[in-house]
Amino acid sequence: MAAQPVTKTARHPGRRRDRAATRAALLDAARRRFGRQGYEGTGLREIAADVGVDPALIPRYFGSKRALYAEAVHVEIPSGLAADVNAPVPHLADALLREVVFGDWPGFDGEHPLVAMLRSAGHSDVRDLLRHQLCDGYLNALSGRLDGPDAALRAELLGALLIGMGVLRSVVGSPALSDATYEQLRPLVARLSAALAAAPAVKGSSGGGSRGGPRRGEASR
Amino acid sequence: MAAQPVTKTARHPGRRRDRAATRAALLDAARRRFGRQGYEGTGLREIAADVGVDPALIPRYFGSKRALYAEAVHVEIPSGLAADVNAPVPHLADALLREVVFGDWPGFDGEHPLVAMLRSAGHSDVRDLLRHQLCDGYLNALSGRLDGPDAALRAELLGALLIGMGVLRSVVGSPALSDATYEQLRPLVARLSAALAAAPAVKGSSGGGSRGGPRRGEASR
DNA sequence: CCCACAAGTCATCGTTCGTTGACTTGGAGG
DNA sequence: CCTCCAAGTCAACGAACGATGACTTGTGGG
Repeated sequence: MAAQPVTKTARHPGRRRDRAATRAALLDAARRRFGRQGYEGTGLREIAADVGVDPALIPRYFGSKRALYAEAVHVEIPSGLAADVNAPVPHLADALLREVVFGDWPGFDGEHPLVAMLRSAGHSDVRDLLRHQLCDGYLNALSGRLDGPDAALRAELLGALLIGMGVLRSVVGSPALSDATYEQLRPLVARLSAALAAAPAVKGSSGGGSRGGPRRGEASR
Repeated sequence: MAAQPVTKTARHPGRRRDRAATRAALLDAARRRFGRQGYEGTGLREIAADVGVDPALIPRYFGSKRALYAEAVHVEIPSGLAADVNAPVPHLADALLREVVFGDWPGFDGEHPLVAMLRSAGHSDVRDLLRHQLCDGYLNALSGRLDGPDAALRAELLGALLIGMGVLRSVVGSPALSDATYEQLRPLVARLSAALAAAPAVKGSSGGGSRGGPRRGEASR
């Protein structure tokens, strides 16, 4: 990032008169505000005040508040997931734990954008966006590595665990999970993902555990 | 039905001129609206229109919108939990699954009030209420039945799973979990809760005395 | 040096919000 | 039947909202 092509004099510290930089700063402030307060709870005047510009710039640069929100919450999931396609499920779960729960998302105050989006889940388009990003970004990649008739269901259960952990940590602030470190949580999540990776007990699924088999699960109920 | 002590003539179907009944109807409509749209996304005129009365009744009967919200989301957790104190953890997890995920909460459109409250989690007092109800109502009862140094953490992990399931089902609407039945989910949750109920495996990694260690996760930048 | 154009500001519009006070109406008691 | 009080309605308020158009100001190119 060759910082700025300063043409003449860089007198002002951050922003001189740069449309792109102002737009990016507005987008960043919008991410934070929308994530923390939800869509309806955030005013354009707040976002503009965070950046230090006039609120009228927002409808100008983004079209409308709703378009700003759509652009703010749209984040491509980096998905180190897609990289290691052949990784076993517990390794994937570990990667997801690191990324979804413990990854610091710079524009979102350290919480995962999907968790932040939950606060604005009153609108149906937010629901659609959430479902799309979650299912296509994470769950599909996960369920493809499971087998059995309810692979999708077990993948979503793992997703529910991770989403719930994010919610408890950054929304609710439950004591134990909020203070837990990654090293503390890793073996527990590994145990849970192993329990989910095992093929379903019933359903007449033949040949127990095609891939690696049940890892150390005492799956007996 | 027809349990109303009709004093003279029961001409109007539902409500004649009954302050208590109108108040209760407003509270119920408020629960539904706040749960579905969040606090900021709900207007008093909407709630009043659902009941069919004038919006001015709400500040009159409840004091303010905020007080109405506080009264609407305050629900005592029935907690068949506290009843069977000696039930083993998997049985408890099953009861929680039935109650939290599949219980139909009449005033909240079938989703758990804690999940509904997530949509208004922008305010710190909602966060406090959530944490209080969740921790004191569910997690404490759960962690008391686990042992080991991280009993609270494992209890919160189970809570995270259930909360995440509720979120995925009623907020996100992920396909597999939304269509799943209780009978489908029960064995899976049983497996997970069994994995959590087991005593923590002795992690030989941190042999040193300093608990936890100041290890900070590698902050990918 | 200066000037045109874009970046940013200002005043303001129409709407909707929560809330308030004055008014109207229904229904039970005398 | 009349009266009175509470339940409910109506109109309106000030504030905040998103959005718009006209204006001001800074800056790079000539």
